[in-house]
Amino acid sequence: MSRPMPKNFNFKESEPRIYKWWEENGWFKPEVAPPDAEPFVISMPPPNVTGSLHIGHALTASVEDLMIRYERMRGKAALWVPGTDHAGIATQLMVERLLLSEGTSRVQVGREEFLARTWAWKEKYGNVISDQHRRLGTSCDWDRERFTLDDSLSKAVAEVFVTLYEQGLIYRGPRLVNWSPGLQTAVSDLEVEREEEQGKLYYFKYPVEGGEYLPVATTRPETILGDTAVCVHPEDDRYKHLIGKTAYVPMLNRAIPIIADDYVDREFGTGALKITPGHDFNDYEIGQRHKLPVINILNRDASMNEQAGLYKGLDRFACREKLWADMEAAGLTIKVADHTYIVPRSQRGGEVVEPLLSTQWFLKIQPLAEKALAAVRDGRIKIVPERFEKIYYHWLENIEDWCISRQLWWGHRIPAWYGPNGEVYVGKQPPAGDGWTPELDVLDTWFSSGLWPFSTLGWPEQTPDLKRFYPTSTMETGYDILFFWVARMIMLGMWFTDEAPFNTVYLHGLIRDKFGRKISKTLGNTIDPLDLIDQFGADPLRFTLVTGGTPGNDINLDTERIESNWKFVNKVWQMANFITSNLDGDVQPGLPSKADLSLPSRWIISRLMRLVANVQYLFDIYQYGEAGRQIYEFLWSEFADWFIEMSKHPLYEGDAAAKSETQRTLVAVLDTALRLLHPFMPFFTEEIWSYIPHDGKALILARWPSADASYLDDSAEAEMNLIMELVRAIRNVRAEYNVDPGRKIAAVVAAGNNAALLQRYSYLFARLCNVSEISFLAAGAAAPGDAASVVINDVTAYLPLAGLIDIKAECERLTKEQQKLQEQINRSQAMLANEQFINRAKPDVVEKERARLADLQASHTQITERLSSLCK
RNA sequence: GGGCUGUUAGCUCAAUUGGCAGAGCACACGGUUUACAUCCGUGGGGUUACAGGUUCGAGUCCUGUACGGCCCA
Repeated sequence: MSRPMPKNFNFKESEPRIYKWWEENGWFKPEVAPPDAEPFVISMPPPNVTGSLHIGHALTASVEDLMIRYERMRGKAALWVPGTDHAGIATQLMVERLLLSEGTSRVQVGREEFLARTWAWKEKYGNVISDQHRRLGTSCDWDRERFTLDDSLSKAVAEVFVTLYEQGLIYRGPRLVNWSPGLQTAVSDLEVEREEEQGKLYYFKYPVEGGEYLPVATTRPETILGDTAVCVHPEDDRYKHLIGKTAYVPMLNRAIPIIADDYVDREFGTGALKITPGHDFNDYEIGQRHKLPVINILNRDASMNEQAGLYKGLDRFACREKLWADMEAAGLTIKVADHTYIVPRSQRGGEVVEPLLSTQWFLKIQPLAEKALAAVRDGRIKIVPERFEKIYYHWLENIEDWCISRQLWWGHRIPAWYGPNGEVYVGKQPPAGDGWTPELDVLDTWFSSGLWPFSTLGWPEQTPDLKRFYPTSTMETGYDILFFWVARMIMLGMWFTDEAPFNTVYLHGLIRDKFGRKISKTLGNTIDPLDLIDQFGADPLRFTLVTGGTPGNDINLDTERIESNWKFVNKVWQMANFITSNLDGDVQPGLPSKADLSLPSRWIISRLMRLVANVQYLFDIYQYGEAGRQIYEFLWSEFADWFIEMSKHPLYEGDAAAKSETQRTLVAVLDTALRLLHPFMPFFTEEIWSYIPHDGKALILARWPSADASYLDDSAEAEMNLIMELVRAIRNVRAEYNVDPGRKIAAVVAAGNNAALLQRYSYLFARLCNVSEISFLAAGAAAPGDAASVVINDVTAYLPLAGLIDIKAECERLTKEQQKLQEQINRSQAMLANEQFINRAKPDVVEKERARLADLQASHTQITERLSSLCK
């Protein structure tokens, strides 16, 4: 006997309870599978340890949990490794903000105290995001949760750094880097965003020896102070004569050469280019070619240094104005024009990044990139959707050395020490002897997250987990971090483990608001997943995120869809409620044997098997969204709308055998559908499953369904289609004639070849379209006159609707029907008359078309007959 | 400048190797049928951005155009 179900799914009560139950039973652990089970492993992209769950995390978690639950149900040893990232810059900024609010600062409290405060912050807020993940239902193994600054992961970082250094792939030296004045650290190329902005182009005169002037244009006048040459095109007749002469830096009067290089674009500006190797990447290269000195005019905070002469101490933008004003006074300016140009801004702080000469640590990346390229090229790693492979290739083929040092405090310290005589020592342990000072810089956060798939499993130790679960299986993440993270994991994974860290990269899109706008706090269009969970539960949110789009494409999230899917949850709940309240005694789980099945059961099980096969196919090609939509359609539009309605007859009025067969079918279909749905919406499916007869402890551990082709039943589907079409047509007529929905009507049926079928299942019409009385028209007998008629194939049903039928209107209706049929027949006939179609289309397509035409023609004949007898 | 991607119903999105364009929401009409009004039934709504091409057949493949978006330089 099944327990009575509550009227509704109370997600607020159920979700935490079910989650706890799963977790306490250890069902999130790979050890629930037999020791010899094939592993399936996902490393969760580690969110920032102090962050909170946003809608993007929710998408990541929904897709990955779907993958993990699916593979777990398939019997694999499913391991989902959760964890968090120390997120150097982001976290440091947060704590700095905190200190600021206390009236102090990072520099004031000092490095040691600052780190202590940051750890305290991490302890306080580090669990927030994990707890939020739990609310989504993520079935990851929390016992294996990792943090990038954990001892064992830090060891991995040191191991990797030292090894790369010993291999000659890490070097330190002065180079032009992207400098973030706000954060006061170098950042990598990837952390700089370039955007077109409205600015000014400043035209001015460069004084040349002998009293001439060379007109030059720049977008950043303050860099004039760092110029070490002026450059013109070698074939520019305007300036040719100046090549080799000396120019004088405005306001500083520093002498610099006028050089020639065909890099110069004669069309841009004045056609003469000032060269500032210390503060421009292109100029730096030209400077190298011409052996120009490099002058650094900026301090770390982007104020001017002593090289700027009397402008020393001014902020770069203040300097720009003052210098320009002074030049104007000196008669050196020409004009200022509006100009659109590309401004490099810090991805994190948003301030303008300055190219700045500084000593940094770099990773020579090309050898690693080559291995990473090969892994994807030869198919050891597959990227889904495939188009991202090209993007991946292009990036890795043009990759430049990676600046891995950061002038931050929060992160992995670079394991290097400087000796008293300027020597550099790199090692896992500090060097012996006195007088060594440790490197102060830390590593780019992505350096440690690049090791994530193996560092979380214990590498470099050969731990049992590493042996069993590495390489991992699928890397699922957003395409926005393909370069930042995925490519680097592949490079470092290939280099250090000699294996692809995962065999599949599945990239999802970004979530945008319903208008397609990027989600941002300043726009005020943020979507808080926790709010949505509070409102609708985790299941509808998850289902919406997974079914709302297609792989690799952005999702414009309309939160109304979550409400719709919440209704779907309720709908399935009500189906279960109906089924469980119509069971009596013990119902054996599993499908009844075929011999015992009624037509509706044969039909719904056949449909179910097609669904299972489709879902399997779609999962195999990563089309989870479409799979989810199909399950939804099946449950609502076929199972609930038709089968459950039809089942009421055997349940309420049938004999014991019919009743039991129907009960078993209801339970079996629901059971299978719940299994299919579980990876999408784990909570309510688990809850429902506990109310229906089932074998096994929990749905989370239940076997993933496989399609049993022996239950596919074309004739049952064809027969049910006929019945359903008749029902629809009758409903249709009833609506058109405004027949009171409660009014029972009669039907006289000319059943053609389907007399036995319709006779046997006449009860369906009573239930589905309130036709309580069906009589069959003997062959050759006259049809009732004062009746509406519906025609499906060779079946005509006459509905005598005394007083409602206007013969003229009925004739018009039928004529319209007839015309429609004729159009379709013409179309179909044209198709079948086309020899090319017959010869070249697949045989089953042709066959289908022939059958369709036969049905259309049968309907047409029926209607024509009716018209001729009724409408003269 | 190069590459990628999108444009399908009023809105948000689907459409398994090419085979009669669908769903949710919104809209209109009708419903106290003992699972569900968080529901049921019926209906309206489309030149699949545009122009060509390939094909028996194109939303789907190819070329070009327009307008978005993203990535790289």
